[in-house]
Amino acid sequence: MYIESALTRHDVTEAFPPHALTPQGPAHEHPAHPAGGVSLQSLFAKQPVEKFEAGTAVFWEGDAASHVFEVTEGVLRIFRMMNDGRRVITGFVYPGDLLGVSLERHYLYTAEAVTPVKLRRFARARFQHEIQNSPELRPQLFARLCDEMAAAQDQMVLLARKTAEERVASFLLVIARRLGAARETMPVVEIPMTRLDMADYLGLTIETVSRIMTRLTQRGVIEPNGRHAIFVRKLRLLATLAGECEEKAGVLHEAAPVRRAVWPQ
Amino acid sequence: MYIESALTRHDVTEAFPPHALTPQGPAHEHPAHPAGGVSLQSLFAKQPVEKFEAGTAVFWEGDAASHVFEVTEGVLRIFRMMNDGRRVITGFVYPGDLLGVSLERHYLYTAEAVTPVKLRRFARARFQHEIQNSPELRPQLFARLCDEMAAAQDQMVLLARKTAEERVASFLLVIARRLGAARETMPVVEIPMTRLDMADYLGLTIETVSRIMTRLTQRGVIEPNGRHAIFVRKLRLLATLAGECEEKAGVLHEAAPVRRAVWPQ
DNA sequence: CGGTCGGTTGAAGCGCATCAATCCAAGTGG
DNA sequence: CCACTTGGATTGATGCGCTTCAACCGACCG
Repeated sequence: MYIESALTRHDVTEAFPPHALTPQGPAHEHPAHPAGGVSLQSLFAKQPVEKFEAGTAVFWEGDAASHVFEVTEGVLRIFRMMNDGRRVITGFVYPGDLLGVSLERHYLYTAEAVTPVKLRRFARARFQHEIQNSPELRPQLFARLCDEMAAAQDQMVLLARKTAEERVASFLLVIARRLGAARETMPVVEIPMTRLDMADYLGLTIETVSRIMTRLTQRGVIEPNGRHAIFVRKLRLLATLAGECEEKAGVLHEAAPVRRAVWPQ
Repeated sequence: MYIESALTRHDVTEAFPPHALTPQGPAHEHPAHPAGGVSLQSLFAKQPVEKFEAGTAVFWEGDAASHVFEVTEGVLRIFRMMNDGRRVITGFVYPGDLLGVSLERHYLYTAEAVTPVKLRRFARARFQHEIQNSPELRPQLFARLCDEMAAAQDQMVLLARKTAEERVASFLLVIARRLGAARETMPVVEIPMTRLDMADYLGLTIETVSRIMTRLTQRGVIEPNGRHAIFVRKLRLLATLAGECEEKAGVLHEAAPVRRAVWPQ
């Protein structure tokens, strides 16, 4: 159990045409730096693009942490394993996100392509150099770290105290918001990862995830559209089921905060 | 339920004489900056010290995030609440730690004194200013954030996949290491927080925490020394019970990594 | 066609939560 | 000094939510 096998390339490319997982529009957008200056994106722009097939690892937990990556297309899972094979996915990485930023000598987690992935890399030393010499890039990197920290705290709340239904609802809500489906009244939410991925991310089993998904379907909250996409039919109800705090429990677009890299410059 | 009442001052001060919760020796030491330069500690050193009694809040989730703090004495709990009162403690803050560093306008969590606490504060704008003008301080702050991120991931693993016993064992192990009890063959581990705090940190109930503690006692792994301290009798076994990965499963002093603020400078 | 893989569904079991009683240490007031 | 209170912690009995085990389905593939 807990053996994750690769999706076949065919399977994935069919389910996720390139446009779905490429940064575009206001969805999951990292702040373009004001005043047309340098951005983290533009820093990586000159590096050659590398491709990874679905199911392959970009690096492994314990590898020497030699590079920093920027994802330009596709989705990855970040996970750690316990001795006996228990797996915990600590996050998913989307286009525009950075990967491998840390102080340790070795990567603390494995990064594996969920879908076909395209990314660019920097040698760590060079990335350091670029960052430390750019008063424009530093606050951007800092902002990314803070966002990641906030997400980690949300996840801790989810794992520590939420029920299975609340966990699944929270997850669906987050990816609905991330994919920027806000503009549509009946948002289609792409779910690139497998049920096992969801389970290992939510601290549940595949069976429980599956049961909750069918229950949400039966209640008309969501409507499946193939294995890897759903329509969200009752967004407000979904938010309620997610057990969110009031201030967050608005509709989709309210949840996309205006993230500004205000400091330290 | 989940109502946290304050410890009386007497209760706490008796259980935790000042020396126990003040930074000293190699325990839980943040890196003094090399070459005798400026450190985050020294930055705060000129600020006046403020005292908070056990059980009082330094700030609340949702407050305008106006200040950044450095703890000089005592322990705090950092937590978030769900609508219905479920509480999740996302971390404990020890002397030498920073508090309230984030990009949001409002604090994302409440910070409450577990024991009597002494701390210094900076207005956020001024802290920003100091950081952005100091190529010595920036990497130190960055290092703190990375450490915090790593700790958050450990916690996610704990909450997502560990059993109750593994959670409690992990917790005891971490605070044993933090308090730097390595030098003693029979380390005394101070546990300033209540069982409820432990439960809300570990995603369990007080009853379960209590049961596990007595079970560990019966097996001779630990030996209680009052309510807020234990002797660790079988450290290796405790590490095994914690379900750690091999590379971490050494003795105490192996677990205190040499943290160097290597980048970005 | 059988084989594989991801997913769904059902039945049974278990680990932790819940509910409740009791204990203990310390504080309080007569 | 002693009854009484209070809050944290422990311990036991019971219940439930999720896991575990197992069967089965449908899509895809060699």
